Amino acid sequence: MGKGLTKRSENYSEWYNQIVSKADLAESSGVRGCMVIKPYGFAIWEKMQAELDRMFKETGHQNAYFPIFIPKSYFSKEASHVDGFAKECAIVTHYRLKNSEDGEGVVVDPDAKLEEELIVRPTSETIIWDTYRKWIQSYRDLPILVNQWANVVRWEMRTRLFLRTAEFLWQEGHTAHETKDEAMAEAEQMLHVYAKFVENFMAVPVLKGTKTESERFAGALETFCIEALMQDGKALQAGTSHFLGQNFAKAFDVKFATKEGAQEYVWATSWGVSTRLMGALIMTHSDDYGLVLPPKLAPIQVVIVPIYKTPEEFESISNYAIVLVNELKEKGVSVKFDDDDNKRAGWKFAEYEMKGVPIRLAIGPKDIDQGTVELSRRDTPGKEGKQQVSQNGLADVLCRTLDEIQVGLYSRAKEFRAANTTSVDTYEEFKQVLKEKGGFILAHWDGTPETENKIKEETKATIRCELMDTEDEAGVCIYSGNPSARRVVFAIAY
RNA sequence: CGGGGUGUGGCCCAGCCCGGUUAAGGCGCCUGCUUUGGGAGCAGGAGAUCGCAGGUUCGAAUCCUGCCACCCCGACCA
Repeated sequence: MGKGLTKRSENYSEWYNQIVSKADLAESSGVRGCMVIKPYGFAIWEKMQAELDRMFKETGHQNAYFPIFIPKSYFSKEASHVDGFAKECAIVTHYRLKNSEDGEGVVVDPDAKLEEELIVRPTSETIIWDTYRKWIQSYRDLPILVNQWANVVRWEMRTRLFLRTAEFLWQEGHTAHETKDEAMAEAEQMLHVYAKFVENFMAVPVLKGTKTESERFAGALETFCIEALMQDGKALQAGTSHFLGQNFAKAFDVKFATKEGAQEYVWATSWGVSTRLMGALIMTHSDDYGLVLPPKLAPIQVVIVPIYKTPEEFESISNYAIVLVNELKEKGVSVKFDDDDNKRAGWKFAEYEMKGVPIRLAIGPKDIDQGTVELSRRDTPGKEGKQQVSQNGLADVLCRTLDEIQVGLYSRAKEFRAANTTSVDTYEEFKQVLKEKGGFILAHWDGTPETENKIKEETKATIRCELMDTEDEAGVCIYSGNPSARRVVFAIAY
């Protein structure tokens, strides 16, 4: 057991907080609701960024950067957008400080009031569409496929590291298209990109679906989402992609000349994933010993811990370790030989377990004599995950093992999800499963916001999505008894 | 924004009710020696204007008032 780590079964949210802290991922800062992402945590985020960025470019997108400040007047141009974000905005009202009267510090200079207040972006649709108006005149200017990596601010009342912070890092793609179909296809494409990334790199299985009207992004006509299931049976929205129709084009008067010379409004999408993915990563794989990382996102994939008494022993271990390190680096494996003499082996074992390093090699004098190493897999803690392996062909064995771990974590998570997905046909059954088991619940719904709301009020469960790849199945709504064409996914969500 | 809780060396915290020597202990840190196949042991050492600002008092970590921050529980959300 990780020393001092609360067990998941005892207090799941405490366990989560401790992992974030003890694995050195992030900490809360002096600023309310804002976190410091520490180097080890940021290294994981950078790996996510690198792969996502590659996938965006592969699908034809380019990066750009728009201002963090948005004039209040821009913000108010799209009505439903304002409704969605107004309650959680940080606002810049002044541009200067001055020494306070009592000389004990600085105060806001009341003479330096801004003519127009600036909103710290909670998302960038408005500033971007104000810009796109200038970029777009003709169908020849379309499509515009732009992404930006940025920070955004949403003034949340209650925050949790990575899952909900007042400031967070994300990427937001904003595209402009000639036709509705093209924009819709883009929104769907990016959802598939997200799903592929989250499943292949994070080893987190996701459901792909569409949001109901009440869960939709403020200003969108259709919101696609990927939903993951955490180990405590709660759902986590891991990414969204929106078909914005012509709402923003109309609000910002973005028209283009068609081939025929007519003026038409542009069709839009936006899509984003955030540092919240870190929360999904932690809560999907980690165990009571600490963080568990899929190899593709692990800053350190293999750590080598020497065990020795004498300088001679250390030297012979070190000689071998250095050769192995180089061999692994050539194969693209990120490896660390921990030759720190100030920490004992046992301490290091626990530390790298807490940090989720996928493979640990321990090498002692006995191994040197026998031509072996002790290989421990983080995905199977304890003795079962340990084996003596030969130094012959070790680098290849390690590469193969990393792949196995990557695939294994995904299968395990998928099995967990399957075991925690339940179909129900009555409201009684629904409430019982929700209370005793949690997880995803597939149930018939009559399609009305009224029913959705009643269920939410009575059980706290929300409709996570209507699945994209699902077959129609006639039934009756568990709440109203009215006809339903297909099941939707309910869960308690983060 | 409502309800509850907590602020004391880098971290965890005792002390606070009932004011009064040098603010105790553990982790970590520094030095030395001994250790080393699952978070080492011993000895010595450094490190604190007790969240901030007022007030009461001969005297405040302790009592009073105000403020700030953080955590937990609710309403809102990626």
